[in-house]
Amino acid sequence: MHRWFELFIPTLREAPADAEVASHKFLVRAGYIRQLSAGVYSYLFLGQRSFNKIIGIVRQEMDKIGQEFYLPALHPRELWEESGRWAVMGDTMFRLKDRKGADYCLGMTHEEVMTSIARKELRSYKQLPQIWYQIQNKFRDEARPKSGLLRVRQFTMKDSYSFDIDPAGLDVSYRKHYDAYCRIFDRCGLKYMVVEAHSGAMGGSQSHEFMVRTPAGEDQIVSCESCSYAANMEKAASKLAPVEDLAVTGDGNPVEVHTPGQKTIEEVARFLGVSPKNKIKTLALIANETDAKTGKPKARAVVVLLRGDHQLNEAKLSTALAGKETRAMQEDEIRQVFHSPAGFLGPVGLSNVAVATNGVFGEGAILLVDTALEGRKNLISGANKEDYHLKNVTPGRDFQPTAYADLRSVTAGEACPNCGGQLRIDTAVEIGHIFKLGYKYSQSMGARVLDRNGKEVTPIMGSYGIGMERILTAAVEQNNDENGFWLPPQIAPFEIVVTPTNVRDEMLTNTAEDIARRLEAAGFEVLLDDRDERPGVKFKDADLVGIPFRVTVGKKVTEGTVEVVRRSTREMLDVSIAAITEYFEKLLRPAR
RNA sequence: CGGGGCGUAGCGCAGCCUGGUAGCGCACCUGCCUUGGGCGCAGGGGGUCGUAGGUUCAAAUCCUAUCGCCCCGACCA
Repeated sequence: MHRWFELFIPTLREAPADAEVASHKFLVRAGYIRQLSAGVYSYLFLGQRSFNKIIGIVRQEMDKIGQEFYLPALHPRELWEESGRWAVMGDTMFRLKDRKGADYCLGMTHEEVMTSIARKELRSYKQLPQIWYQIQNKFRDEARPKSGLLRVRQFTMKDSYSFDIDPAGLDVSYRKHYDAYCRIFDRCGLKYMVVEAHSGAMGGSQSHEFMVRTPAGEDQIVSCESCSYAANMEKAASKLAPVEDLAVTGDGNPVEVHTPGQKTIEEVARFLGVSPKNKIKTLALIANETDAKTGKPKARAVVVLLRGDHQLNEAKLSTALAGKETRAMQEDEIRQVFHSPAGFLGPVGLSNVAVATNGVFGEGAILLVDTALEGRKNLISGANKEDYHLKNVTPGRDFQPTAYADLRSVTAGEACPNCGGQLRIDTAVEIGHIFKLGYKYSQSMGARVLDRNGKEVTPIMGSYGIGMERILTAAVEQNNDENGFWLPPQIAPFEIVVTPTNVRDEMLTNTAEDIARRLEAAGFEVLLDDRDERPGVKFKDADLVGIPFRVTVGKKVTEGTVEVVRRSTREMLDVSIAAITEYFEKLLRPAR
């Protein structure tokens, strides 16, 4: 039996000063975790117990669809050079040398190791599909660890990888993961949502993120109030209300208007008495790309046009640019490249605009135009001339975009692309991510199998992750009040804490012992608070440490009853001592 | 990586400006007392003041460097 008196459960009355978010404060105060270094934590008794239960659930569900491996955390440099990621990962990768001076890194993820196994061992389509998973530490030297266990440098991830003979097979593996993840998070008692995620530059791949709404999160998710549509900001779309175009001025061709000193969208719109919706927002950027012939890095001008009241979404821009990174141009660069003063830049008359052929951009400046401007007329843009703007600007007629693309961020209140309902935006934490990888690793690392026809083909892969700590953290974020938190019984370190109000009273002690023993015999996880403390201390601790039910053994034992308190609601109920086991059977068994 | 803040006892903090050899609350130990919401009384233990250098008769305090941690931003398969 677990007796509090003998255990190490170092609860704190006060949270460490540097804890900001609820889960961080409470997990430290409740004695679950202690910090060792920035973004590196030790899990103490209660934390580890809860963690083990989470791992148990994940393992059970993953075993239904895949096979558990355990891969090294220490990887040789060569492996990561094969996939090209030794260079890409930069400072986020922990790197070290062995005694001979050879380079190693600590694994941030395990695509490379898994693929290295697959390519050695998988020979035939008959061996596919495979789903391999592991529960392992990951190391990422985050630029800024924060929020307790939410963003750390060493953490535990369940990561799995699927190998299929073709995209249809990948669809099946992907679906299996989707369903397994739902079962896992349901069993962990989390309120979560599944959102479409932006799938990067590889094209055609699919990705979903499993998110838990909480202000402590660092992602923004968009969801519909009326239907099931949900996506992260990098992917979310919306239907825009139609905008009335301005009436033609003069002969309908672009015409200059004098706008002395009016540089911002708001200034110009107010000055001309029009809505920012009828204005074109022109952004000048520099993209870094690699010269196709020489392989050397080179800069490329990118001009982005948005509706005046819209905001650029950098993830979408990156997708539109096939993953290239961009930065804003400096004023002198704008002058130099476009011969225009900053603040009066516009698309009409821009020289050397790239043309796209089959989605490939030719030479010159890339002119990307947000789809919200497609089909619009008589807009107002900069005239590329100090103190002048243009009226009557019509895309497609007065300038030719290199491409139209979805480039703007959705805002709350816009219409759902599926049903037209209202969209809302919430901050959330990502607890799981499933991703159709495609051929990236199997291709670059040379995994090949023979298909039915004896032809060599590259298996298609998927990769799927769950942040194990984040399940615990999200649960705490979702279930707390000023006194502490409560976990769903399935992931709580104990399901029931039995609290005799006075251990010097033999009747109370004996009754509490008896109840604890019977509950344990019935298969419940019970913590007996046998400390010689005042009741107040024990109640405060019980409220703090995340155990969902408390049995208070006090005065009422003379009447043959004890109190059962549900931590989440503070609901209190007198239950007969004789029937206590049955009471919890009814309460907790269905959840198992 | 840019901006800001903080390092003094296990936790939370004061002292620093104006240098004089370290203090408060909680926690901890002993005894008494108390037992339905962090109880009371008495006694007690515990600190290289992040580290290194400098200024000074004297440095937690002033100067320089450095390390660590936190926050905002950038970044985030």
